[in-house]
Amino acid sequence: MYDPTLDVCDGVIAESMSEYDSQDDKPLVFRRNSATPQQNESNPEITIIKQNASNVMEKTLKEEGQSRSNSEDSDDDKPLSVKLSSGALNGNSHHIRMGSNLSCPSPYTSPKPRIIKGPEDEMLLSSELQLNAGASNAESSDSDESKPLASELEEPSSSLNKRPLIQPKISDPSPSKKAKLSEPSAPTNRKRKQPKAEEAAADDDLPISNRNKKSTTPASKVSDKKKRPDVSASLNKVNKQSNKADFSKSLKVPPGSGEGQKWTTLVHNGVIFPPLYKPHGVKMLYKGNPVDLTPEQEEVATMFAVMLETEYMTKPKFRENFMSDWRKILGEKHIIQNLEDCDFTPIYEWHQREKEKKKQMSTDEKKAIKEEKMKQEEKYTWAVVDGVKEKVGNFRVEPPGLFRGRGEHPKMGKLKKRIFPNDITINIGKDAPIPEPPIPGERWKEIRHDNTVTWLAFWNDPINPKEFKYVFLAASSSLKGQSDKEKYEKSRKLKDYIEGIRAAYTKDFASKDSKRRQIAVATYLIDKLALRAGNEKDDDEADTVGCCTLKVENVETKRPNILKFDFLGKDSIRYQNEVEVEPRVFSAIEQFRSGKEGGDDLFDQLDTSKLNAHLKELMPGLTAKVFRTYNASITLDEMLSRETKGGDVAEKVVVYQHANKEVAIICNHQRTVSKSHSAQMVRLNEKIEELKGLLKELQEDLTRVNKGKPPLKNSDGKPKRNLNPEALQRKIAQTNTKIEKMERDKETKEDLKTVALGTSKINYLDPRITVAWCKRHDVPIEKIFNKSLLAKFAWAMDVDPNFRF
DNA sequence: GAGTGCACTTAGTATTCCATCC
DNA sequence: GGATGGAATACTAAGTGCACTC
Repeated sequence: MYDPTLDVCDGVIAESMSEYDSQDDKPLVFRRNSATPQQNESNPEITIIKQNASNVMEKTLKEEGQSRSNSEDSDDDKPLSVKLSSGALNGNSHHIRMGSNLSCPSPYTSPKPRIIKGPEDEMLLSSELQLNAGASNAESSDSDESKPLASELEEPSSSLNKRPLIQPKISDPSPSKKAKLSEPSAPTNRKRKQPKAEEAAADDDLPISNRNKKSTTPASKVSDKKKRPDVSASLNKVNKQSNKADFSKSLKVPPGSGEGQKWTTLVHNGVIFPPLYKPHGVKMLYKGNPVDLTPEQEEVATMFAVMLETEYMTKPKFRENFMSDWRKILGEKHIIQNLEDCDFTPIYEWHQREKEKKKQMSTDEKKAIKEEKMKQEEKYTWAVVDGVKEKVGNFRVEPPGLFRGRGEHPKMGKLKKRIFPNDITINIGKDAPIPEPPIPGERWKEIRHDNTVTWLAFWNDPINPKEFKYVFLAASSSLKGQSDKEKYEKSRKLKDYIEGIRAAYTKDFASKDSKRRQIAVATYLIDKLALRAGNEKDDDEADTVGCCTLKVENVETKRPNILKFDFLGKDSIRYQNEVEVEPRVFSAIEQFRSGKEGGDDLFDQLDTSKLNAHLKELMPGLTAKVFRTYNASITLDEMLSRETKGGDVAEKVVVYQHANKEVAIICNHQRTVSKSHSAQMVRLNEKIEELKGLLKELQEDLTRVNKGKPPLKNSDGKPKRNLNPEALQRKIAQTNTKIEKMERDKETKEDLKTVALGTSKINYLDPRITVAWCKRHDVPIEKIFNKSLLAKFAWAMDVDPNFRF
């Protein structure tokens, strides 16, 4: 396993220290806010060009449910009367008034549920493409190497599945006009992973993890018995024909030709591995004496040593888990028996010196290293999907290290072992050359040719072997773009159902069926507070909750109708919020709490499956998470529309940032306050004071000059240049502008110190809202989206300027 | 209906890049 | 050309939800 002589793994220059850079955990500051406005949409006709290795096909799809005209918008413009408290941005908990203004004719007015016979309740089932089980092993793919890249597979068929649904508010276009591809609900009901089941059947019906030996054999045999053609060379054929424009950002293609099928041809070079460990030989101390460690023992000790300055060191669980795993490597009889007697400082100091050396390298040296690294990695950075070159997202296998779970994770500190090729399953086109494992003598665990999934490779998470780590295409790929677009289309569709849904759950607040009452209240909270669904969690995960898993102790009731939330959500981020709710919601919560202990489930008859099953009866494909996207996007749309008054580009950008911030607050997207925040504020204040001093001086000079006197001397006692009154006035104006800008910057900095704006921009805000707004208001899109977002949202760039969510 | 496997999205933090200032 | 700080990017943990089995 350890080869001290090797500091290059598949050409990557070993940077052993880079794997151990320290990370700090800092406490967070919390705040909440909420707003839930509504808006409507337009209906762009979408031109989709499908391109693969052999052809370019163009088809125009009328997007399902998109033929609604802007004139319909007005019907939806019914604000939910969500009152924000003034403490919103000061780290205070919030007091949000909800519901009381929502009586008729509000979104809570009684629904008129109807059975729909139109296409809304068509639940499309896709028949899965048959994968040739025989072809799924490497033998057959090997023999197929000479085949062209694009192989044709069977087209999927569809069938119907009907449910009673709440009628969407608008009348939908005729079923015949609907394109399956853009029907967001369709895939949700499809039969899943049939090819995989067949493949699994061919593979003994065993879980992947148990199929290791059996499945590894064929692939491994292949790489032994026959020398593969150079994958890179093969890809380069495509590459030569592809220039930058071939990257998917230029496409408007829905990838895959069927519901379950994601691609037809897939070619890639596999993954790149971190360099093998290079021992440094620096000895740590045990009871004050230097200790000899094997490279393997030293590697794990170094992982710990480089974290000495992090907060993990103060966590007993982290230390305990580390020691437990390290002891397995040290062996029972090793001199090191107790972590408290260990002194890792020599290794820590060595690491600091290495970091410093790296920092001190000249720009040219750094550049040369970077270029070399890029050269070595280049072939792993892209894949060819249906003849189109696409960026790969995470082509680097995760290096070994100590697990840095968030919050009070019971597994923090455990050793994340090194991943080797025989841990990795590769997914690749049947006719594509299988990449050679980059570590000599190693074989891939398994080769698959599953075109119903988008991953290129996966391995079992060493911390939780039941789970997987996947290698996917980058966010800019067509596959990701299509899926993103479908997500926003689905949440946009919720707008047509939301009134009925709100009316339905409002009615159920008083239902005699307690399960129904719990579903109603949970849906209300998810809708109004953008709470996450809250799946059940195992004991070996951090103790966090979402809506369905809220505990009694997480929601306090304050009469007459205030709910006080306090819990740890995803990533152990604290959610604190005080909300005024509908009296019936308040009563229901009081009832759910009664007779229970603090640690008991608030919604004891509910879980996410039951909740989502219920939501699907109201709208095809509706799940709890759709509400978050819907509320985020509609808030942005509404705020941009309401608050853009004109002014220059900078002022409009401020309007956008303000709306973005509101969404981030609604979604509780937080970040830690940067270490240098207070120092930066001090500096800003100093600069402002300095400018104010200058301003005062200039004003005095102006008064003197107006009286025909010379200006005051400067701080050195030397005479200043005698400026004319106009020049002085100009300087005064400039200084004033500078001060104003700095004051604004200071305010914004303070305001946003704990709010993460990026998360909502990347995941929740329909980019078409942004693009259309930019077009309507002559704001260059680059002012809002950086390079990555422009690539990720390439599919949204052609949106009609009149688009509304 | 509970439990689980699997595939994917969402999330915060660390690191790197790059512009600006001195 | 070094320091600084904000933006961009990389990394990987932690969620959601569907399909399937029992």
